[in-house]
Amino acid sequence: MAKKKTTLKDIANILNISTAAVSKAMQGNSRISDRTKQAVKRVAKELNYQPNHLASALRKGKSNLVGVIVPRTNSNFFSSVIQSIEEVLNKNGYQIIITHSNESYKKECSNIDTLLFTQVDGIIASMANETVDLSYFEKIKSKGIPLILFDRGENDLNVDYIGINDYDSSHLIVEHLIAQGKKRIAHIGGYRHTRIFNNRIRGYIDAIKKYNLPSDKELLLESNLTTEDGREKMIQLLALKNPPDAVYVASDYAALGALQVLQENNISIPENIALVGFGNEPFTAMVTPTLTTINQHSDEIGKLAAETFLDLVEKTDLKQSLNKKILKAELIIRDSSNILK
Amino acid sequence: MAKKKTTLKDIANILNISTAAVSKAMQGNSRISDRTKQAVKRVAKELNYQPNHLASALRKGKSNLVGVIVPRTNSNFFSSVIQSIEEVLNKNGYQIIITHSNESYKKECSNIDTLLFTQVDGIIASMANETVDLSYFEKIKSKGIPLILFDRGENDLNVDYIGINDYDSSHLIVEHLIAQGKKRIAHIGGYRHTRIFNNRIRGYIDAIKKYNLPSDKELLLESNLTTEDGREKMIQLLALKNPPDAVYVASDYAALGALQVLQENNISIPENIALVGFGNEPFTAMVTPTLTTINQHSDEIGKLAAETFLDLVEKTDLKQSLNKKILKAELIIRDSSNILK
DNA sequence: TACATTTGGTTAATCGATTAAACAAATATA
DNA sequence: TATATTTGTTTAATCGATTAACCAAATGTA
Repeated sequence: MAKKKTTLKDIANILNISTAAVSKAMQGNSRISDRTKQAVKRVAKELNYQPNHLASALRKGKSNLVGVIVPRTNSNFFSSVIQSIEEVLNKNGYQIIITHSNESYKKECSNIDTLLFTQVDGIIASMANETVDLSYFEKIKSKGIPLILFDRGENDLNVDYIGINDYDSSHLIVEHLIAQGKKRIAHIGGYRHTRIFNNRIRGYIDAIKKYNLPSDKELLLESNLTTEDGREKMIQLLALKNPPDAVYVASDYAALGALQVLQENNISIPENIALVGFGNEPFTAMVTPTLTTINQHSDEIGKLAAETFLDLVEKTDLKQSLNKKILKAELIIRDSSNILK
Repeated sequence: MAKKKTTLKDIANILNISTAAVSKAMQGNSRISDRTKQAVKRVAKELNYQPNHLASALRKGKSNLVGVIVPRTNSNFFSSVIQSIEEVLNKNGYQIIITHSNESYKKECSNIDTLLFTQVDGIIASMANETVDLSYFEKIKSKGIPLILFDRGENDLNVDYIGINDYDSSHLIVEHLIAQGKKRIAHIGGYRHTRIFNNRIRGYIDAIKKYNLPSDKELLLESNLTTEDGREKMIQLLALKNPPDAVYVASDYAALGALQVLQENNISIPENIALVGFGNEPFTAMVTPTLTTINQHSDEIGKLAAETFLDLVEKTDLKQSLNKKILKAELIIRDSSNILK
């Protein structure tokens, strides 16, 4: 009972014309008569014809598929970026294939293999936390396949990149906390090998120094920034002889963990310790107290990433200049750091 | 500078053997000498050979790709299901392609087209809220492609299905609320045309009747169950002459909206109004008060869905019995409904 | 009328990997 | 020695759609 799929040949046989004619009719070729075109369309519909993508992609050397790699899908930032990538690409005849690395380097490599294997026309990716070795990304480029990175990118890799200004974001945050009267600001950051986290850390350090605040080593912690990491690091900060009066966390998820710990210890927020997250995940507006955070303009990032891809495949002229687009971030001040309201 | 991709032919030319020999060597065919095999592997590595999936899939009529359609990716339930599907399928040589319908029927249809177009070997899907017309899913079956539905499925459609017992879950919840002394229980549900929401509603109604509680029409509301919907419906419930003393919301996201409204109105939870969600999203353990909810066993659902797919493609014998697996749900009692603690 | 152009197709090669069938050489068997 | 089997490989067809090259008939042009 396994129905065989209809092919161009089936249609050709029924109409007693060549498969070439059918193929051209489908594409609206001007050398095919309207009568034939209509007949082809009618029969195609009757037989529920669906073009075999494998065959046409093989022949044309173009799949019209774009691969997207994200560290996680259950983050609003990434799913929002994906949505806007999809919107732009769909309009231009491309479909996207989403894969997620789950923050694992090994998984990321296997994702890249899957996508290359599927003969995607390009890859738009944000790197896993774990990723240090970039040779797998080089592999993409060495195949001549367009690669665009966003958010978690790398300076070293010579590819197009879309992100926000992480360094400046840290300045915004530190300055805001200082304006609230805070004097001992800690930072729960990501690992430095990831460019964005390194930039946030550099921004934090430079801002702290600029305003002559204490920059004790114990106030700067690195982690994977999961909610659990946020809990751990916050506990660590509370255990200090001289704990901070404000904590800037480089991810909303980790900030959530930190928030829980503060509440469990009955520490008043923001009076006793102010808290700032990063990413403007929806839950930051929902927790009590609402969480101050940074809006990363996910829609814009997705849109730009997709457009950059289209630029790359459209213009074949070799002297394409590298695109590094850095968006300005926006500080959203909420209750967790707003003393003066 | 666009590097041409290496093909079997390139390797064959270098070694002065036929492409057939190379192909067989790659597959470890016993009729190819070890010497040739080693030579092929060496050259393949040197040239950074990557098999052309389009070609082999076209020839073999099998892509080893499985499509997954979820309503949203930024829900922990769905991303967790995806992860466990992936785990099982990867082990068996399949890769998955994730698409999301964003709860839109139109998008869902286009996803199905994309996946069929990509020649996936099977589709595992959870339907969009909007979906009423099932003809598009019939299309999958009519192509002879295995289809497995999970969570949001349909009884009418004659396909394999994995889900939890929604009807019983409603009973668990209502009984728990009654045990807390609640007497006027409202339900913010999904639309009835979706089977799971219909089952939750039926369960709610039957349980209410069973214990002789008031079953006013105004206490039963249907919506899309977004956070915003939750807010709206909660406001509606509060505006009643005789508001409920407990609200059972068929989704954690909508429950979150309801929670916000209750807090904004300084209504004490659970004393004044108890609140129960559905899905055990991570944030339910993070909000204040923590939210009572239903654990849907996402890992198990994903695992079973993947295994069902493997069963379907493995055994070609026609008399495959239909698999409908219904898991028992678990009530997780937290602060939002726990008066007696 | 004679030649050029347009119209509406057809033929055959091609994309890259796979595989059934064929085949020559080496080895085993009787 | 004669025949059968095994080993290692090649030849050629195939998956389905696309497309360059070709061709015959119809129409246009001088």
